Amino acid sequence: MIAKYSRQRESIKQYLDGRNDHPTADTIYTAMREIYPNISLGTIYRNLGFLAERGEILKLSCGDNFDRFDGNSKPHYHFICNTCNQVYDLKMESIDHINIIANANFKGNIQGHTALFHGICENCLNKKNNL
Amino acid sequence: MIAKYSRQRESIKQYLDGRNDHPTADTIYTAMREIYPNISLGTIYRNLGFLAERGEILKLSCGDNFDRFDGNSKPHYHFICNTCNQVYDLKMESIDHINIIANANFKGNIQGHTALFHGICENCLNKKNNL
DNA sequence: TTTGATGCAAATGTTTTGCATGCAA
DNA sequence: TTGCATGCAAAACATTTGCATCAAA
Repeated sequence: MIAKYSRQRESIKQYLDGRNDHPTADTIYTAMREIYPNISLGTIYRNLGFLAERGEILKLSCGDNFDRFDGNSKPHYHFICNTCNQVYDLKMESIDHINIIANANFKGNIQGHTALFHGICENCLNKKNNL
Repeated sequence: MIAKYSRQRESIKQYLDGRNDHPTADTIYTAMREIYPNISLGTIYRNLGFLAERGEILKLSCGDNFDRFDGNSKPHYHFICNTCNQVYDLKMESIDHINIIANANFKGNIQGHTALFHGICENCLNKKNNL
């Protein structure tokens, strides 16, 4: 199946590339409706799935009940704030050595990992201190 | 709100304590129906939520579209097989130092993390090699 | 008795899918 | 023209919730 150009898909890609929060499908849908008033959720989901499958975007499971999407497809780590539930990218050194630690007592073959950090974000820390 | 005893809840707890796979709510429901033919999914979910809230069991998000539950409530790591999607417990040294690495360039406060390893499990490796 | 727990069914919220039509190549 | 992509609506799915009834304390 050869991909065919579509303005909608292009806009979704650009929208994700232009931000570093991690919007849900519904947020993306709302944003896209301002450009294409008749765009459907089906189109949103189809394109997000398509882009994620091609590795152009990342699909994140953050333990919420919904997926989030990340325009930065390079492997990296995420942080979710316990207070506001906002998801942030983390800039950090590689921790790939944890694969070796995990494999030490394991009889299968560990190829990779995902990790999600949690705590309190800068914004929420500040709010707390200014009370 | 003071908890009141219920046979159903007790059975769910025991069922989870007796296994180290990580069943979904639906799997637990099916198993419980053999003991209580009229038990409802609502009761399953209510009790799983209750037990997870009390910290007696763990609720896992493995990137599937459904939750899994773990009778082992002590913090530990999981592995999901790329091939059969089975989830295993990992016995491994602490990797809590990754919180410090993650916090190095982060202005918020990192309190913890979850990590999920993936690759090929022993069973699937063996199947592959015996072809 | 009081109040939390249950079974049942309906509702919710997210994501997927079928189908006729539209549009890229 | 061909066939992938779209919009629309319905369906699928896991999970939650309202309510009358049941049972623990």
